[in-house]
Amino acid sequence: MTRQKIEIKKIDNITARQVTFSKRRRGLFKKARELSTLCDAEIALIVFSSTGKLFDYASSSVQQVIERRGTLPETERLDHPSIEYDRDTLSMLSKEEANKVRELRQLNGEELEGLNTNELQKLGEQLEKGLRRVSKAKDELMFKGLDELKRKRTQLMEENKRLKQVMRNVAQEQGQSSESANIGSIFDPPLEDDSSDTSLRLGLSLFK
Amino acid sequence: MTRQKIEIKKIDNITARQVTFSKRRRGLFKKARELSTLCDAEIALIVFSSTGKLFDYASSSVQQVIERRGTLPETERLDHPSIEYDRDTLSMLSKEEANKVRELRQLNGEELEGLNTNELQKLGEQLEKGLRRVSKAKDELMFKGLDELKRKRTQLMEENKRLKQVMRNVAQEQGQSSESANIGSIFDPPLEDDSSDTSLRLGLSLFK
DNA sequence: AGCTATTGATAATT
DNA sequence: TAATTATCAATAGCT
Repeated sequence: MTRQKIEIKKIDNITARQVTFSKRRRGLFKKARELSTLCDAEIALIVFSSTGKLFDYASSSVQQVIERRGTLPETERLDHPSIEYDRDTLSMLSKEEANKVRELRQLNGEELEGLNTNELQKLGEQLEKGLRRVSKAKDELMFKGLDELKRKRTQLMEENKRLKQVMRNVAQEQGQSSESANIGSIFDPPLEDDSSDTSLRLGLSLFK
Repeated sequence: MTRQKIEIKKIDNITARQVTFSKRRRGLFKKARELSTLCDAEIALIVFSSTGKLFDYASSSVQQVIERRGTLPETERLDHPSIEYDRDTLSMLSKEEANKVRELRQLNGEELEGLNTNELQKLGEQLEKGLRRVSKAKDELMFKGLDELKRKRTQLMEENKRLKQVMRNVAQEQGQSSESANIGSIFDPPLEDDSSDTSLRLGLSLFK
């Protein structure tokens, strides 16, 4: 489609494939958004990359579109969508946020007079609120990940300690063996302490 | 997108809207097919026209894609905001962000007429950009913290390994001592493996 | 990641 | 509707 026309077949080179995936995925999602906006269509788009990563978009919500599709018996839909609750606050938030940004963009030109000052202010407030919520939700996700790592580290430190204790026992019990020098060298470089977490915590607090 | 550039907002004229819907729908589905073929992606696309008519496409089957999505933990179902690059400093970012929010607030009432549409749109764009930058800066901070933790964990695991090796040597060397049972019990509960990081990485990648 | 030369998509028109 | 075509948008190949 550009510098040179390409054939529509699987791209062999992995790097090239990933690059193309990124570019075209963005393009596809943009087109979906545009179609939804321009023509008042309800759209859901689900994409799994070849590496298994999920990307999705929906003009309303993916779940809603799926359900709507499921309610069409007259057509060829013979499958039943698994109904689940989408209490994914974060996705709602970012979607809400995206909507606000879109609204803001559309303030261009002739649409200005259509909005009174009140609506405009509300828009600003909503955006601000959305921003805070997205930040918060993101933090929570991050912290979940951090907690996982921390737990694992604690686990390791405990096992480490146990190992060392046992070794001390062994060393003591058997007196000076050929291994004792080795053991000493292991105890020498004490593990750096926990203080590094502080900077992380401080950094995060910037965003509240 | 041609003879004349159009604004992305709902097309009022019904006929024009339907024509555009047909054209763009075809284009969208084509893009979806191409992405799937070129990049080996699994895709489902569901579109309801404003008149309620259903159009769908899936590289495999809609149901299959929906189910695959359903098997993911909700944290992996978030929308992926496309984040652009920017290497501003953190302090500058939050300051800039704050300014944008303040500006937005000031759009209230009497200040409206002072802003032309161009300025208004620019404001929206800036806010959006600021949002992305804050997100990115925050991520970088988070990752720095994560890297620190990971490094520490690696350190621990290595020391742990060394300890175990030494203990095996000792145990082997001295044969069955009274401690050997103890040592065995330590080896028994193997440390949980690294797989948990996967979910962490996935979760974080959502914001990148 | 950015940059352009090209191809591709499509708005207006017939 | 369907086809045409003048423009705008997307993106393949490079760096």
